[in-house]
Amino acid sequence: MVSMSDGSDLSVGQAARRLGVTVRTLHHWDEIELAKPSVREDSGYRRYSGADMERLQRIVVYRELGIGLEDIRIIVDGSALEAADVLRTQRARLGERIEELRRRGEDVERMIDAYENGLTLTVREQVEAFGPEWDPRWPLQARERYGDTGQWQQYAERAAKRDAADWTRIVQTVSALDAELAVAMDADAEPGSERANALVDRHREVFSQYFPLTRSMQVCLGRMYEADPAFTAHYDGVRPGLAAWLRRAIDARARSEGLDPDTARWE
Amino acid sequence: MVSMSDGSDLSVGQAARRLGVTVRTLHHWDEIELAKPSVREDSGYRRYSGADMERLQRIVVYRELGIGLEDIRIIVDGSALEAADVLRTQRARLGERIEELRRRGEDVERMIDAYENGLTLTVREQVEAFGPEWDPRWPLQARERYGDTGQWQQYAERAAKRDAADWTRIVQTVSALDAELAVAMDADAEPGSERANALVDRHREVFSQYFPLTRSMQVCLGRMYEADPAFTAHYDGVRPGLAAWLRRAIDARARSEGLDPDTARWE
DNA sequence: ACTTGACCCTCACGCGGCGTGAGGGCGCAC
DNA sequence: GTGCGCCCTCACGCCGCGTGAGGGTCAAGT
Repeated sequence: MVSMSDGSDLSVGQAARRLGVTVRTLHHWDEIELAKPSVREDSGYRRYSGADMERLQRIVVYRELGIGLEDIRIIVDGSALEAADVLRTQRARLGERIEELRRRGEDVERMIDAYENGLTLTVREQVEAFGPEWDPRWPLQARERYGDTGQWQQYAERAAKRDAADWTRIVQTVSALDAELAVAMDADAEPGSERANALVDRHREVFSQYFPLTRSMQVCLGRMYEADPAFTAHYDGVRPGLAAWLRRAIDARARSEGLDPDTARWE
Repeated sequence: MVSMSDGSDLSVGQAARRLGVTVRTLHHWDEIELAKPSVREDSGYRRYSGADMERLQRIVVYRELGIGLEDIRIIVDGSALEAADVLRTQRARLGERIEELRRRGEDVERMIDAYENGLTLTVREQVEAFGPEWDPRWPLQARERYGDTGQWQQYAERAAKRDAADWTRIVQTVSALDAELAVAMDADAEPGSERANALVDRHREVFSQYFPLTRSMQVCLGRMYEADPAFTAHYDGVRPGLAAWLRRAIDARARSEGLDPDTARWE
């Protein structure tokens, strides 16, 4: 026998189990008049008839398609043509939603990449942006050292949005600054002089492309330029003695702003 | 200049415009202590500083990744490691969600197919299931005639879930019934006899695989078998005179249930 | 007749992330 | 002073129920 008239109506619990929904759900559908039991006993108990169950089953099917209850009401109460309309609308909505989530997923992926690898570029793109002496292991080493700091995080957030062209532009500003620093040192500009101070400020601006750099953080960075062989090598590669000169210039600028460079902290 | 210290703090409206969010959103983030303005004027007006704007900008970025506000709080207040964890979780969630929507989209597509074409099978599958004399235009003709009825809708809802194997099984039950009907008529079973009545009941069950068929609807169907050349051809193809015999059998069964077949309506 | 335990009932708040008023103050220009 | 555009604080609404609280009902067992 199919499911014609089994004679016995069902309680909410039984109906819910058969439909694979919760009792609360049936209560809700009753409340909003989407599907009421055809009988209420004197005790107030709901009794769902075979016809009720058919309606409920249809509702369950459409709900599984992700259709809202008001639209389901249109489908089960309205004409087949209205129903088809709702379905087509739902198809369109799903398509858009999927596309949106897909794009969002790519963005998340890029962000994770930035967190984990420091860059979202392929090695080929990196070499193109940073020049032939670029070592692709560099960003990973940076992450090992600083990966758990807030600055790395802010760096990653920005890196996630940058493509090869953006990086090329940044590299240009950085090397332009390096060159200007070298020229100033060559011209015996004194740390603390107007020219040196202006360059220190530009250094802070340029570096802030990576992450927000306060003055006291800049002072610490100056120390590192002198203390860390990798940094020293970079600046002294531009011009011997530049790392030390820049450190002194940064210290002088800090003092001119009322900051004691000897007590500066990374924050 | 970058965005260091522009001197002037912003009002909610200005901040909202720069961030591309609504004022209400900033109010909300203030309420839940996700991002409070660092200054409140005596008038109660909010003033967002440069540092506030940086925090807000970060929040906006993560919000665009679809991350919940509580998780964003973890990201912007917690360590980079916690942030990376949240991002990976979000990546996983997005993947699942996309997969879910994709499957749901396929189901909607199948349902639309069923509404519009009556079947979700390829023509090849249709011929395999329904036999070589099957005409693929048949379901479309059916939709033209009945496509705006509730029965077509219920038929479509069921058809959407059926694959080739399901249809093969249904065809078997239908032709098995046809054969039994023919045998009964051959044996001169009288309409109204126990044997004929049982077969009429089976006919209703078998037919209910398409859509719920009440007794009065069955009576109307019996009329059509006799009146519609296509139906007549089918049953008389099984055995000449079978269409008429079946109609009489259905009428007799209806009378035995207290139904007047002459006033039966399609409902 | 009473108890037990599984079921059933009706409120009513909570969730997430704001949208959308209502009702009223602030600030600047005419 | 008055008009206009900004700002403020409530507070309800959305969507589809989940999750209690507090209490009745029913069939079986003692």
